[in-house]
Amino acid sequence: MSLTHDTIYALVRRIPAGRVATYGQIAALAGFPRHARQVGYALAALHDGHTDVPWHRVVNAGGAVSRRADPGGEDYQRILLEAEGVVFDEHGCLSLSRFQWRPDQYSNSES
DNA sequence: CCACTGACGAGTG
DNA sequence: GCACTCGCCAGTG
Repeated sequence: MSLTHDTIYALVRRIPAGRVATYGQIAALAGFPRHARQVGYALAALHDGHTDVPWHRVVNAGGAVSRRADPGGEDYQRILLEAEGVVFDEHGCLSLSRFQWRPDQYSNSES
């Protein structure tokens, strides 16, 4: 079993709009808690516009948007998230405590 | 098949 | 709060 791009994309697609997940979280959900990098590399290979993967819902552990290969992509990601209701603070980060996706949150109505 | 290439995370000083 | 180290592995040419 390996942490393939396909596995990563499948998990990213499960992130609901208005919620975000961290690279490490995706890796952990896939069963590879220390493979955060693989997640980033997988998303880097996406090339937005050619996939149905909501890559913009994936942020780093600090709740900030990571650098992309394409300059300006960071702003693009932020715009997409804000359009989904995610709010960024003055540091350019978002509140993971409020916007981080939690799979368990779905089985239990909790706000 | 080998070498190079990357959207990270947590810890230490 | 910043600079650095180590751990991690699938694509692509």
